[in-house]
Amino acid sequence: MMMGKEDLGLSLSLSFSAEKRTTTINLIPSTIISPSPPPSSSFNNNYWTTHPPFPHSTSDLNKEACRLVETRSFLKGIDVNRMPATAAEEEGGVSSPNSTISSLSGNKRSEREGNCTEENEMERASSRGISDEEDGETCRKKLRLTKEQSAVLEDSFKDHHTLNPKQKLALAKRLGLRPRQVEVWFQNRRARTKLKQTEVDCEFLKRCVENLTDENRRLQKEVQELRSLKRSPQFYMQMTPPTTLTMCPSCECVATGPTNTPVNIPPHRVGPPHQHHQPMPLNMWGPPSTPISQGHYGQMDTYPTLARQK
DNA sequence: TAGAGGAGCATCTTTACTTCA
DNA sequence: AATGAAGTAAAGATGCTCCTC
Repeated sequence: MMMGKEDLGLSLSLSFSAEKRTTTINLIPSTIISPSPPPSSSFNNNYWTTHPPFPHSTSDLNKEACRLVETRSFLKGIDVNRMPATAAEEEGGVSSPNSTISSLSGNKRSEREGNCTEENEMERASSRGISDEEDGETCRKKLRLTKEQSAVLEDSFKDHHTLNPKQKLALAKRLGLRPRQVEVWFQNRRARTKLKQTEVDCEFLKRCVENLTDENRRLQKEVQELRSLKRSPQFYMQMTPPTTLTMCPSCECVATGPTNTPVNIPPHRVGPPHQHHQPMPLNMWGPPSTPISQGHYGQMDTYPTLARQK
């Protein structure tokens, strides 16, 4: 299943305002990049519907899988996402029915997770999974979330990238999952988002490098031309001024032509003429022919594009 | 005020599962 | 139909920071 960058709709900034701490991984200056979702003018409540953070391709990919899982579960008479009451009761004190041995013994965090809290109660109440027979020490069954569960989690993720304990509990209860599963899902989801962001950032920086390389090449060429013209004074007189706008890095006056005559000199700069430095191009990020802002960044919020190339 | 411990998160890794050639 | 490679996602392990006591 092909999934190009154009299909992506990844959110660029991760601002977890609901948390005590704020995590921002937006590496791009806000003046260049407009984070997704777009500004209010184009953003409405349906934005995520029309620009799903994770295009349905992944869901489609898993559609058949979900169907198969559900079919198998039905055939087995057991929903893989539901733990029989007895099994759930037996699970108390164990962090996860799927845990490996190492996670069960002597682990401080496991102890922490095992604390008798409201959450733990919820875990016991909503735990699902497998029978003791299946839940052997050598077998860590991985239970795929159903399409519906994933959709709800995605919806929730659109609202907030982190969950407070209450939200986690509510979501777990609603989905019939353990709070730990919800927590893990959000962790993984954040990781995927960040990975996607990194990919896009990388792409963006590559473009910058390309633009700067081109610009450098162009300027070198211009310098060469100017040097050769300088060597032939007759030519020099007939020379048409270069089209490049230049700016004195010292006083930031815009200059045109080979004489670096400043134009648009601000009033406060009127005074004795000063020596202008080497001019520099105004556009450091290359020509506008390479749109990298909204068009590029506003469309990525999906799983990594590691999908198999068909 | 220093330090221990808990909580939450990021990150990396492992592993079960799926798809496809 | 069987199989192995590759991809995906759930879950485990670990380290870090912040906060509270």
